Amino acid sequence: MKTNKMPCDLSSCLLCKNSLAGWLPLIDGNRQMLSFKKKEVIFSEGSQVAGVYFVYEGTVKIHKAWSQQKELILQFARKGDMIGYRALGNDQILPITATALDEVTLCFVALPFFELSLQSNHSLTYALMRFYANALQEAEKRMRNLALMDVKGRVAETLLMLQHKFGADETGQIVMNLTRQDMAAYAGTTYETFFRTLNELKSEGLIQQTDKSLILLNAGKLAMLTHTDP
Amino acid sequence: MKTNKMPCDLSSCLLCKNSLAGWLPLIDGNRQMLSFKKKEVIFSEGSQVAGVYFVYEGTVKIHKAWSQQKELILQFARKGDMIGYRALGNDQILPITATALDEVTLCFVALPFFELSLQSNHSLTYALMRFYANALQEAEKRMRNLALMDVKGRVAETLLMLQHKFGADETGQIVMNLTRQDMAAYAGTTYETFFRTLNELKSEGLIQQTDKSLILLNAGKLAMLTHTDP
DNA sequence: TGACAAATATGATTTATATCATAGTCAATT
DNA sequence: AATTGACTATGATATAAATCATATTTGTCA
Repeated sequence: MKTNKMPCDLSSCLLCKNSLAGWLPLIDGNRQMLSFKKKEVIFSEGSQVAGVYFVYEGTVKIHKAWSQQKELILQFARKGDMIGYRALGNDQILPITATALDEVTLCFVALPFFELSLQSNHSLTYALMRFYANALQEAEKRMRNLALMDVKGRVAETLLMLQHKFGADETGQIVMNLTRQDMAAYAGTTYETFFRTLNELKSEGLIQQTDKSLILLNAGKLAMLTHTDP
Repeated sequence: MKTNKMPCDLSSCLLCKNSLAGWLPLIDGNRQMLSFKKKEVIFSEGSQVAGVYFVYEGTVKIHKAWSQQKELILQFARKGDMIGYRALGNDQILPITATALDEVTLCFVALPFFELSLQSNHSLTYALMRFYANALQEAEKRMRNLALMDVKGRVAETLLMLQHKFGADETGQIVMNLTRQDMAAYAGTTYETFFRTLNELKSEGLIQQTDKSLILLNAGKLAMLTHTDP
């Protein structure tokens, strides 16, 4: 981890967007830019909460471990996304780990100042409340998927999420640099099964993969797989 | 569904506890007591949000369906619990169904008044934000459990949750009237597997069941099952 | 009080998915 | 240029858990 100066324009994160204009200079004085190298752990499950972070550059995975070597990835965070917010519950212990997937730059805001911001900006508290409400909906949808949907549906859901999150270039390739292992850990399955399912989808003409690239040829049919099992 | 008058004392729910004293008369004027019979649906997935509800009496299950006949139960709600809050996200469509498991009495607050309450009571918004943060932590923990923990661990987790939620009487019996089917749907498994796992736990001396009753003989060992798989 | 539906109980069978094993490929580092 | 380690690829095998099948018991209401 390295501290550096390269401030953002105070306009893209949840904190800045929902604070009063007069509050921005205070934010500016209370933030800190941090850099992390690929594979570096930003914070880890079980440790004390220090504050919240906003991703300025790079990709971060938010994950939860289980009995050595097994993990479920909850979220891939990118520019503009907030992380560390999961710890603002009753106990101040982080329930998740955040790991940099490439070179990552974060804007860090310590908890005391963040709490002060909540007290001083009602609309920030309201926005955060709505933010959590959406996150909860999403989490519970995924809960149901993990419990009841088959792997193929979860893989399809994962691919659609990736395309939505990372976007596609002119040729249709999803612009990302994740390993199959990480995609599998998001879908809640093993690398091998994820791999086989990709092959299956390829043979059905729903996706295309040459080398590292991944192209969704038929997002509609993929979406259908996420609705009801056949 | 039936409307009736039997007001609570305006003190036990999240809304009342976190609103200014002067706001309580307004709450009183904007609430409505509703009764539901066993198995009656209170609100269902896909419909428009009407407002939030506070359970005054009885037990409600909050569940999400999947391809006919399959469901995951997200929560059992009891006296004092709020339900319907999951819909306060960006789209105003309910992502879950709520069904009465016995005779249920609810206090209903329509959305416009609830939003007004949030605007008028900063501490209510803050409390709701924290409430969501906790719910999200819990949901993501269960996500990981559903994805990576084996059935035995999830059954143990379910039993501990039930004891915590419903309490036990002098003889140690958990005071509830749920079907095995509903417990299984909370654990994210089928009735048969849930039943077999109960037998297994019984033969290991961790629980005891005579007829309908369920007694946890060794909560410590049950909790160990929820930590790491053996 | 009897009848019918719902819930419980259990064995047998199937299946989806994880695990194991092994090899090939690529990218980084010495 | 060579070596290492991470990632990808794929077949073979094992297994946890779902599904199917069928009694039995219990509760409900007509």
